Amino acid sequence: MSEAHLSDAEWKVMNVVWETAPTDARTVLEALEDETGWAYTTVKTMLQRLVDKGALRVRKVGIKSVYRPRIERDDAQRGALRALADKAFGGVSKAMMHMLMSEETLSKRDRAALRRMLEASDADGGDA
Amino acid sequence: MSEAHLSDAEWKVMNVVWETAPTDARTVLEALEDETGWAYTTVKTMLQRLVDKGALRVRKVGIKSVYRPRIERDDAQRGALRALADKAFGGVSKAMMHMLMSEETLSKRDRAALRRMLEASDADGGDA
DNA sequence: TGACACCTACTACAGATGTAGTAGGCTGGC
DNA sequence: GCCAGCCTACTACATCTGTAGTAGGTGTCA
Repeated sequence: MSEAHLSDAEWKVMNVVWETAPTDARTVLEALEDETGWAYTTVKTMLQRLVDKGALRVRKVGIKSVYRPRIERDDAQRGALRALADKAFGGVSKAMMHMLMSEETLSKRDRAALRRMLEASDADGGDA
Repeated sequence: MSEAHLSDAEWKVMNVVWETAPTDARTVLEALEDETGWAYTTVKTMLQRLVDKGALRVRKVGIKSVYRPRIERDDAQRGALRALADKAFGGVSKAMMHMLMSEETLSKRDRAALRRMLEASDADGGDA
């Protein structure tokens, strides 16, 4: 429910939290320091904002704050994907998939796997 | 070409411009009025911002401003897709495709078409 | 028992975004 | 010749985002 809409910086933080939860600000900072150069307080601000928008929950353990996700990574990804599909492709479409498939970062092996997925989902009941 | 990064509202405007260019503010407004309820001046502001960020070009014809895209729809879509892939999926990946493919908005027919695309791109040279 | 080192809460501030309002100019009809 | 209606340029302002800074609490080691 309610699709948190994560900003770019928030995605970076969430990605770390999903991977290290239950986690804390220091851990998140260390994971992102090289990439972002953020200050510790920047991370704290992001974490707090994520708590405020319902994407994380926080609990005090002694003096420290321990964070964990409140939304599932899958759901966030799916939400973001749909949002992009809607605004840029008029909904999830062949065109969008095609563009994705043509990305050179997909290996031949990936393509084969995708074909199998398609075949499986075809066999498996499915839609009109 | 520097990836304009279109905001949600800007996507709405660009989508209309791509479809009606060369076009003008009144046309864009009419196309978006029902969906957004925007005021005419809101549309003008969006158009001007898009000109400023290099996504549109404008030309005066008599008193009126005529707008047309300066970036291709394909490029904008591809850029947005990559940006999302990077921030939410760690790059274009099978996982992302899989999630897309599982959307119920793709018909069986679409899936078949996708399979053909994959087969075609496989046969056709391709990568490692 | 005080200096470090680390943590938290709160505040700050500029730029991007969403959404207009205002003021002033041209034009077609009466 | 003037008003209604449309257009443009400019300004406004609340939020959201990115990115901290500051002040004050605490545990620890000399």
